[in-house]
Amino acid sequence: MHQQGTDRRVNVAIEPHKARRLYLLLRDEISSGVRAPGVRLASEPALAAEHGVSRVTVRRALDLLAAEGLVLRRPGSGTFVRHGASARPVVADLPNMLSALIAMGRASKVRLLSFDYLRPPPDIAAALALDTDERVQRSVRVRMIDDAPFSYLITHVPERIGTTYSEADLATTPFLELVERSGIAAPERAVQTISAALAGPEMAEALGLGIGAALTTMTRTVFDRDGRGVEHLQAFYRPDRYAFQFDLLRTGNAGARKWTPADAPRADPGP
Amino acid sequence: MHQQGTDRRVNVAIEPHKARRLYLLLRDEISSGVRAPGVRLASEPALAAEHGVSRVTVRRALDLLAAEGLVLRRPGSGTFVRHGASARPVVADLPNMLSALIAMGRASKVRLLSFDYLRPPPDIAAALALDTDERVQRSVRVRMIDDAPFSYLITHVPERIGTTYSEADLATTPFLELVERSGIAAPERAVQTISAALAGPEMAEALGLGIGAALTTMTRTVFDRDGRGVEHLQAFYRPDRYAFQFDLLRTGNAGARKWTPADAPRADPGP
DNA sequence: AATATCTGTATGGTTTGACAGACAGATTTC
DNA sequence: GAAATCTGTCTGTCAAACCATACAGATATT
Repeated sequence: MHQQGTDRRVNVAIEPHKARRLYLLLRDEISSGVRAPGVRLASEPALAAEHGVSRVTVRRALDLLAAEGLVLRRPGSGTFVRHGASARPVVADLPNMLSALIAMGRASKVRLLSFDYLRPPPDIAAALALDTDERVQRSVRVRMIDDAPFSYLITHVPERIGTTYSEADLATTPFLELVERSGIAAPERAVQTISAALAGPEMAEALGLGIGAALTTMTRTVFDRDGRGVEHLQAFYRPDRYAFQFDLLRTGNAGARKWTPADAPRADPGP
Repeated sequence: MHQQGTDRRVNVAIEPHKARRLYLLLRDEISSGVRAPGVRLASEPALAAEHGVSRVTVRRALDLLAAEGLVLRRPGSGTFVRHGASARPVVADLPNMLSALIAMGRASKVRLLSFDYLRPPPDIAAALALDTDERVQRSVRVRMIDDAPFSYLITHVPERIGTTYSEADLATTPFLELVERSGIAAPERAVQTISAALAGPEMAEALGLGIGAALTTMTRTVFDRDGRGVEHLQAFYRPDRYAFQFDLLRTGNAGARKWTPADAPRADPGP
């Protein structure tokens, strides 16, 4: 075995739960539209051979899909992708988050899971550029549309700002509006990062997913005019219900071609 | 049991592999910076009690972390987060993808995994607005930086466009440049969607991850002046090595406040 | 030096997941 | 109607994961 100075062996071979893996794979294919609605899946023995597992395992995966209503099984005939199984997620643009939702006239509700003051973990403290021992207000919320949860939000706000509004205010008024209205800080700059993470127990519970599901994450830090942190937001989205979309236009002539974001985001009409 | 018309029971209780779950949880905490480098983790018995598992299970999780070099175990003393364990990912802005990388002067290589012509899956055909039975060129590539893979790219291009360049061209010249140079199509509009997905077997292998890891996904469809599809790209990124970042500025006066994207994205200096 | 705490290691028993194989019933095809 | 194919259901076997428990060696604290 070759042993290097820094032997970072990353690819640890763990392959648990073949049935679950197959389930997740098929589910992604269905909800992403690779398998069109109405189409018949390969037969159980065929899937078993294709993925190198037993038929029992294939059945377990299909059981899960059927339990979710993504798939319809007809004895003697086959397993079919249900119509309406590949629902495209709601789409949002970056600057005006959630504006599309409101325009659609859909019911968007918020549930507050926790609300307290504490000393922040090191990464939050660093991002907000807090003084040592400065406390923060931490709130955890779940956002729903049509009674279906789609985002899990963790917000950290410096105590001096958090105390200028109440818990009830937060439920009715957007955070930035509260801050600007209070006059204690003037949000000027924000940094947003989009990435991905796995669902932990709490998020899985709150979002109606299984543990280990893939989530889209967005981290936003809002800064003051003086460069002080105003808000740190960690958002976790169900990818099947929410996605970020950007329209780009090719502008400039040859030699100086460039992609520039279009102002008006289009909602995906979907199939 | 309440039974509604559409009984979509999503939350299927599956909780396999507790050791792996704990491993993923701790790994996220470490690489995201919640657990700062040098800090001691809770002891094995403490972790076991906290997460409701046996100490053996905790050890398995820590073994995986130690094997990756994220953590350092000292008998009799404790388990410590290694310095340099929380590496922030390379960052990219939307319009000028990868420009930050090039500016950094880092070595970016591409490996071609497959290249062939076939009939597209329904979702690709729909996205590109292809005629029935029109074939596409499909290529799968892996992009590396400093010999570390960070993105897995699946590209679908209509056959009529794909045949205007060779496999070798693709390795040296950006795709859009090839198309514009050939004059067969004039890319004008593009739609990008960012979401998340789980790593399947091939991606896990190519990106050096375990199956079921979280990936950031980006789907881009480029359109012609006539609204015909030119390119369909599915990109899968390792979240610990690559992330999307946007800088926003608060513009406009009171009454018409708005967030607008800043032109120059800043690279995260990191620790 | 004594004590408490922590990692390292080993044992045995229980539970769960995956497997091959077989058969019944439904459906489609010939 | 016969044959082939598919889902539904049931065995018994085997390996892996998880658990409780115990003890040795290293380290830090008192």
